[in-house]
Amino acid sequence: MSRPDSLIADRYNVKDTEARWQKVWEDRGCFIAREESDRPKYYVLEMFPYPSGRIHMGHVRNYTLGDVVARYKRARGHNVLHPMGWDAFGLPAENAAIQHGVHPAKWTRENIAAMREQLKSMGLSYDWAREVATCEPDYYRHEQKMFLDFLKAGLVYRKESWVNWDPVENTVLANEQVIDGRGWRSGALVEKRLLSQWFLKITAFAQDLLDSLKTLERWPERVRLMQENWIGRSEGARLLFQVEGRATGLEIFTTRPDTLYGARFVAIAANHPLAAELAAGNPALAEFIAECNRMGTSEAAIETAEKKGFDTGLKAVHPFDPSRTLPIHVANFVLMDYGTGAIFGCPAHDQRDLDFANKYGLGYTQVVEPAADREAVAAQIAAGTAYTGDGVLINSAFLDGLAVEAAKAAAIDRIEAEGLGARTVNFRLRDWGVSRQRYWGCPIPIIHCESCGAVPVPEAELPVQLPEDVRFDIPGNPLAHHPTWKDVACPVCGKPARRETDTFDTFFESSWYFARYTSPTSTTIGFDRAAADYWMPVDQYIGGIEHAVLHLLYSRFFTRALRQCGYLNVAEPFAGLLTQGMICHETYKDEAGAWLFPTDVADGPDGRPVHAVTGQPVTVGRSEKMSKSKKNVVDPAGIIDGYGADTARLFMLSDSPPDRDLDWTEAGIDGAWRYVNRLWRMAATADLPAIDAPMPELGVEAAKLRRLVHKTIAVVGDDLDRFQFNKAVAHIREMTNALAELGAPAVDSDAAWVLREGLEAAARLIGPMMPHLAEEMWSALGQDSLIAETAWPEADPALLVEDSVTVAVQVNGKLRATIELPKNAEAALAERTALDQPQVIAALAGKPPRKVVVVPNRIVNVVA
RNA sequence: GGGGACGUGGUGAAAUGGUAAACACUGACGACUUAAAAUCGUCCGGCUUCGGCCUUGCGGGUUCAAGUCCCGCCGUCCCCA
Repeated sequence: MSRPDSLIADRYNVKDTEARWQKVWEDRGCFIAREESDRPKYYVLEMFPYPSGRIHMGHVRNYTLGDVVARYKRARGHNVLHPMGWDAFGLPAENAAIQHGVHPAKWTRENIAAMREQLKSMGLSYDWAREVATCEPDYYRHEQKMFLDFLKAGLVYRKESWVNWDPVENTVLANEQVIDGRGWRSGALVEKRLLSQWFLKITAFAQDLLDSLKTLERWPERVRLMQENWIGRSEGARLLFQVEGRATGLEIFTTRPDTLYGARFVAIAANHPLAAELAAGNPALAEFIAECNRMGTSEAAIETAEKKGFDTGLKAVHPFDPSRTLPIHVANFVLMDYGTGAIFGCPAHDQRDLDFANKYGLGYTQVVEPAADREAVAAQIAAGTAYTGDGVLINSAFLDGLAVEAAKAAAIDRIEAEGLGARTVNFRLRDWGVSRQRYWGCPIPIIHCESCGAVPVPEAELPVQLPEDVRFDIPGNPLAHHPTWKDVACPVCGKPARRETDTFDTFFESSWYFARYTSPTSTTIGFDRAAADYWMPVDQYIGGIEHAVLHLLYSRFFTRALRQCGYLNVAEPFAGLLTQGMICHETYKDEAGAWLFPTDVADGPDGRPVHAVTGQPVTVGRSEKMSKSKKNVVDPAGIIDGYGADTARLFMLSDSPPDRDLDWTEAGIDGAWRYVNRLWRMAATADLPAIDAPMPELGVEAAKLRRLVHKTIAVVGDDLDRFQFNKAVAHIREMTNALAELGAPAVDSDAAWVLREGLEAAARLIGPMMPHLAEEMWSALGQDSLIAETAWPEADPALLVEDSVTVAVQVNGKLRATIELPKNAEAALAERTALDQPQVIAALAGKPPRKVVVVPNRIVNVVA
């Protein structure tokens, strides 16, 4: 049986509608950004994706958030820049080449094309004319120039360095890419190797990067805190210990110079030059050092490993008391990169030192004593727990009686006075090693010459292009075994020389792409200076919390380095930052314990989940971040195909605040879909007065509803200003629920007039969130303009103030009644009305109130 | 081990120190339908003698008033180790 036409027309044709409006926006160039404008600029940016080939739910959330901001700011009269591009270098392209024989360039470009189409189906308001792909020479040539300029400015150096080597990926990993001693992607146990590496001097800006965090008021507090911890500023001293029987002393770094008299040993890193020297004549020590090198270099790996040491037999002389000597150990918990690679151990007041001293029988001396619980603290140390709290110095000669902070100052004063060392600020932050032994990255523009050393590629010869004819069937870096590419003449002496075959860390590209968007076709310095000055900084940056430290810190550094080299005029690239939460989903396993996709799971006959095909029982695990490995993923393409982009966008925005994790549920997407249809039906089927019909005399109900419409306009604006999208959705739903209760009023009634005003407001308010539906509603309401080009609605201030308010009446803080009072009623009237309430009289039981607190327009609290 | 965030119905969540649970999801019941879907309507924190009483992880405190502020626990998550 065929359905009547009215029922068919009852459904929103999402596919046709969304495609149609996308074409209208594109044809009209609604989202093209221009520099010349008398409106205030607003640069909104989402973290650009790696072109894996398909978008995932995290992208959908990220780009929906950005698009709401972009469309909202446009409607609010800003000149908006909202670009998109591709973080196109990286390992997956090479892995694809190795596994499937497809060239990384081809693989990447095809993925970009596929993902671009998927993003376009979301109806995002990007200026696609500004699209960039970092793997293209017209992009990466500029960062080669930047690198050479940084080199000239002294911000780049090359050094032999111990690195984390991932034996599976055949590459160097940054410390932060090593998690629990394993490569972040491969999961392979990381080894240490010594390699020549290029470094960017991020530490030159350490203090400024730290201090300027205070100015980033629109960043989440926790991201600032994480960066602060990462930079890790500590104040202390460097001082020289003499070593018995040797001419050269040993320089150590300490943050606790006050505890010098508690020193029981000196420990040096396995990579310390002294250790290497001693190991030459000591096979057992050499073996110990080799063992240390098998550990990762990360601090976490070192901390979790058992504390081990090797007594060198050498003795250090105590700098304040030459009659005392301290054994020098090589220890696996001392880092060569931190401070000087040597420490003194004060077991009583440092847990690591105490563990070490107890293990090797080195003893301890307590030198800090708290004001209270003296015996307890002494006993605690004896039992193996160091005391790190405040107190007064004991057993410490000239420091005795001083508090810890005063003692630190006094100790450093004496160290400086005696020429033993100096006050030092130390940072945990280390310079950024940018060399990667990889093909699919930006070539480092350097030529190695036997006579001239590392020589910059002359600027006229930039870009150094990646050769396309490379082989991936040999392990290691394809650039290194390319037959001819690396053979060049030295630019200085002309003799045969060799190109640098390492490429940049891919964080290099993402450290300046935001500037490239301001003028993506500029052929000069990577961007047009005037355009960058106009658009920068990014007003609102949106992305995942996982980039809280690395990408964001590198970008902050890079921008400073660019400024120092005269490229642009800002220090901070991102004035505002919003970090979105993860998308989570339930996990499913079959009886054998194998992960199942949500699409593999169906409801069984008894309502329990079963495998959709085999009917086997399925166990449902807790909701976790969507990941391919656990198969708890939902493909956005299928959702957009079935429900449309607006439904997916609405689901992303409603229910949870943007920075919180979001649970993807079928029920949730169905609920969003129902609301999309409901809104559409309301606009498409309403019988309304003409657009320009004058407002009739409004009855009480219609006037009340009209006030709600205007209040909603005001509050949704506030919600969006604060990125409280879930509340904006709730407030719009409240309004449309009230409009729906009108049913189908007569076309010439006051209710129908308010309904038109309300539906027009609804279309405009949902514009940033559900742009296709908004246009469709707007058009169904008889408008021939575009929501995308329509200003944000204005609430009539006169309608925002109520003439009467509901005031709560409490007795001893418990609610007893509510009363209606004129707005701003006098306290005396409020008090009198409250005391007249029967429930209040009953609660007082005849006794006079002791006190009455009146908060105007809010509450009356009667204290009995 | 250090630092931080969070803890509210069956679920996601609201609540400038001032009426806790807005807005949804799930569920139940009803209307329409031959039936189902869709849609619409009603109910949905707990207890209740139907007057009310209790309820924001636990225990204290500040306040006329605490989910919100302070202190101490417990738990979860994140970062650093």
